[in-house]
Amino acid sequence: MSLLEQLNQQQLEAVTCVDRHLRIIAGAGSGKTRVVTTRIAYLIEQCHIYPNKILAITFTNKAAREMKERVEGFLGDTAQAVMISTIHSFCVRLLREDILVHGYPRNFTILDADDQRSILRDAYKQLQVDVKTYSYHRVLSYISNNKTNFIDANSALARANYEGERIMANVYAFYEKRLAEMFGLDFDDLLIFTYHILKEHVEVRKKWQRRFAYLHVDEFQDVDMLQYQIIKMLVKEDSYLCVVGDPDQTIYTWRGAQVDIIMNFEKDFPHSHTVILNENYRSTQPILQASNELIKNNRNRIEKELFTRNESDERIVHFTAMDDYNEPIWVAGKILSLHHNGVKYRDIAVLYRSNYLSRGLEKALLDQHIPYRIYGGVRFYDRAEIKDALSYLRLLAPKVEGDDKELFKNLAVKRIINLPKRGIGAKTLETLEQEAAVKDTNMYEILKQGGFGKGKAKESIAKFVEVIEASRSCVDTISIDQLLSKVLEDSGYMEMLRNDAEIERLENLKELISDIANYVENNPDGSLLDYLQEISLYSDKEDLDNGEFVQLMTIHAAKGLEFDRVFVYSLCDGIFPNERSINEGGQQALEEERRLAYVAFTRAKKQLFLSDSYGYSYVLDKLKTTSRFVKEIPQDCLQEVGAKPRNSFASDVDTYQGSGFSSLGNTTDEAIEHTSKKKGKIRKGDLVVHDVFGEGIVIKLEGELAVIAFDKKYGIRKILATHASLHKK
DNA sequence: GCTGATTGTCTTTTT
DNA sequence: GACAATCAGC
Repeated sequence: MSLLEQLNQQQLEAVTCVDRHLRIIAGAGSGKTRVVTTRIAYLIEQCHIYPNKILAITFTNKAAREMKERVEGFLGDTAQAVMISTIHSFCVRLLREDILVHGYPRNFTILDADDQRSILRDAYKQLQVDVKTYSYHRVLSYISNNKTNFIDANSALARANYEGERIMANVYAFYEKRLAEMFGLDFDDLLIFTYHILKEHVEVRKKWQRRFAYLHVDEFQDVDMLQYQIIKMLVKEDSYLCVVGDPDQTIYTWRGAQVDIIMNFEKDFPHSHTVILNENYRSTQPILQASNELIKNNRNRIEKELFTRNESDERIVHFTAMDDYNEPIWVAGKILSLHHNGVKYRDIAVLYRSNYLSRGLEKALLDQHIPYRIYGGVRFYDRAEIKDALSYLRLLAPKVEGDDKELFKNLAVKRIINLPKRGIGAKTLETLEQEAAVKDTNMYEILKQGGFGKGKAKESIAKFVEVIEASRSCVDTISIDQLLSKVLEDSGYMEMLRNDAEIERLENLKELISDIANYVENNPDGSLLDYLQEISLYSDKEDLDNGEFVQLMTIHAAKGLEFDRVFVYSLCDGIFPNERSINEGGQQALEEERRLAYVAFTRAKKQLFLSDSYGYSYVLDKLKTTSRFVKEIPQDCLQEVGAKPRNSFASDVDTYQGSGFSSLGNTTDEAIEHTSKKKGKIRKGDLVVHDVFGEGIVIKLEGELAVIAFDKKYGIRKILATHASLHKK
């Protein structure tokens, strides 16, 4: 019984508890993936459960893949039949099979963030909404919040309290109408549709219930109500649900995650059993102690203390750089010296709170020739050239029964009709869209009928249609990768990139094409449609992480992963904990930020490095100080290295307003003229030199005053942009 | 009517 | 540093 040999008492209990619903509270690094994968193997090998009767829901595609690999390690090919996927992928699978009962065709389109914005753009135009007041981000989250709480556009409008809300409700209505017309589903819809189908169609629900005898849900602390309802409907009287989670690692409440669900599990599943795993096998004593002490500062929390037997006298290293230029340089230097001492790049990860922070890091790593790979950020399938290419493919997709109008093609047409430039601008596009609406068909159909557009546009449209149609006639005769090559070549898209020497984009397209070739090989029966459906859930290519790269990612993306050496970067108050988040969510948000820090720290197995920097932050619009999360770590776990501020009034400086200079100097046009002619007008972001204060950076312009961040001694000052003592560098 | 250059605004976290 | 709005020029 080698399967169970390596397990401790609690793990064994969790693996072998197969006759009841089960809740596993698994602290960070307590071997929860091992427990779940072993349990699946145990069910199949010892309890003779058919592999296809087992379902495991994970949080990310990455986690799903990893779990699958580990189950394969136990079972070999048998593992193929176990269904391991994210909840979204699972829903897509269900919908492909059963969405017909909901009146939608099986080839429904899944919309990504870009598509959503494209629809909002239309809505704003028609409803005359101002983007500046209603950012896409804000309205999309408004829509998402309503949708996941089952508030439709009408109800949202009815309950709107002020003008702004009414406007957003109207955009919401437009958005929903547009989606329905094109049989498009956004990420929320995947869950919502699944929920409705399972709830309202008993025969479908029964069918899916019968499929699974054992269900597992990982990262259960981050499940939201909608997901929970779906999961509950999949459990029948004689099947068993096993959930695994850690309330201290709840980091998705902003997306609707509810910790109550895992806390109150036994209310919904009265005869369930609970196992607590609190021995940490991952981190060393100092890392774990620091994490324990940190998370204790959360008031809203169930007491739980992890312990480890991994003794180590290696402390957590904390470095404070003088400014954000030197911080990544320190990180890069540290990585280099680790590498010289035999540490593999792939065993090092740099984690940060927000995607934009990777920029500074990237530069420093490039300078040091350290290979790295960023997860998240601008992901592979989010890249413009990839989406352009896929839009071409979408136009080639054959018609499917149940979707005569193929309005989803409008999105593709809008994206690529003028890529490469064909002299087709906004005006032409607008008339085209109107005509398509009048004729009740998609925009490409109008183009295909011929004769659309005037002058130059008319010709290039005809040529465009010709290219598309030529490729379309090959859909059944050549493979998908060949098809894409052909259409990109014929359309002039490739040529456009070559002319602009867009090496990287060309590389990416090559990669996409070889990826598709791979898909074709693995799915000989897969049609173009199948392929397009398949990839819409993937945001990133996930096959390269075995390479020799330092791994860069947000902490959210690092959830569930572990690394030998972990850097947590830019631990500055305001950046992490994130200021916006706290402003919006108060104490609760702060506690979520702290849980996020807890997740970050507990990713480290052997060594943990924390860094931050002083100096001015554009994002925060103030001088930075070390994050409170660093201060919450006991001193004896920490080893401080690097700069201390030269004086202690740094925090006073950021409120410094007056300069005494504002009334000096003249404000005539001549003076401005003088500056602008000789050295160019002073602009935001410029590096300047002041006769007295030395070097500084222009933070912003307030009329004729320039707000400039000088060295710490002088802090932030407002100085007349045209003042004689000020020079652009 | 289309294109390209310039300015301004805003950057939390994800399937 | 990405993206949208704006404007001048073709």
